[in-house]
Amino acid sequence: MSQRKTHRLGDLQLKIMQVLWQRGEGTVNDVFATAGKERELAYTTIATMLRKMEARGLVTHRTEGRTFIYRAVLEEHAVTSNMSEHLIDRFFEGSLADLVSHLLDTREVSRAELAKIEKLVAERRKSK
Amino acid sequence: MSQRKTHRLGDLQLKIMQVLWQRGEGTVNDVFATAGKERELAYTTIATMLRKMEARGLVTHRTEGRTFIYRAVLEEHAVTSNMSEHLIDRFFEGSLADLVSHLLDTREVSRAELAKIEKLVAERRKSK
DNA sequence: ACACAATAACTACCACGGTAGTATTACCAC
DNA sequence: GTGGTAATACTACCGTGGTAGTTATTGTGT
Repeated sequence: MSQRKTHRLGDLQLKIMQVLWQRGEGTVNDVFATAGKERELAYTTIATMLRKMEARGLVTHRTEGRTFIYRAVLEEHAVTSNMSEHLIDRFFEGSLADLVSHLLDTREVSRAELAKIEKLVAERRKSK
Repeated sequence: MSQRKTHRLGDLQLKIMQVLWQRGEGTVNDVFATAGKERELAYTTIATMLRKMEARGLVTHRTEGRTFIYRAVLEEHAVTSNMSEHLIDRFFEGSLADLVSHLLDTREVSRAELAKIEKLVAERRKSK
């Protein structure tokens, strides 16, 4: 009962997770090349973050030679769900419709996207 | 250019904001009665948090006698939007449709809610 | 006038995300 | 085998959310 904090992912941590999800696994260097460069972070920042994340159970590593190869422990899908649920619960009392309503009101939503959503919902209704 | 961090609201902070949004304004006691009791927090915890939040520009207060009456600075709607946008950007590359798709797949969504969403989207399409 | 209750201020911790410098280790090439 | 290089480990610091105790102030009722 301790992974109820799956959603506590900071921006950098998430960025790192996303790199790992995308490539399956990766060295500090790999992550740094993708997530670090654009933000102009130091190599050691990524390394430290990965170590901290491992301590928190977010990632693991195996060793190849003396190089650590990290891998995400959580599935992307699980984290995404958790964070989405968290938002929905905190702001919309659990109502997906309320969330959608809010976003339709405040966002620019293209016609194409509207159509896409409509289709998704229609399909969902059918298969129910 | 400093309120780009509107979304950095912790759970307690948000809870406090919600109390203030709901009642317009309130004393520490008011907030404590609503947000503190259920979580079994100390009165001073709420007071401290409110002071910190004022320092960060999230709330202000006026004085009545020797009692502080706090009021939210940010509008609920603005915070909700910010946090929603943040989520959408971080996980769905800005696509509302992708968010909806994910939630339809992973959540229990009642038939009534599906209908509601469909209606919302349809209306939106018309008014465009 | 005084004690009590309410209120706010001050101080103090802890956890943790984020950031990075410095130290150590070990391999590789010459 | 020695020097450079790449890797990890260690240490440190800041901000801030969260939590609360202790102290100071002041108003109120007797």
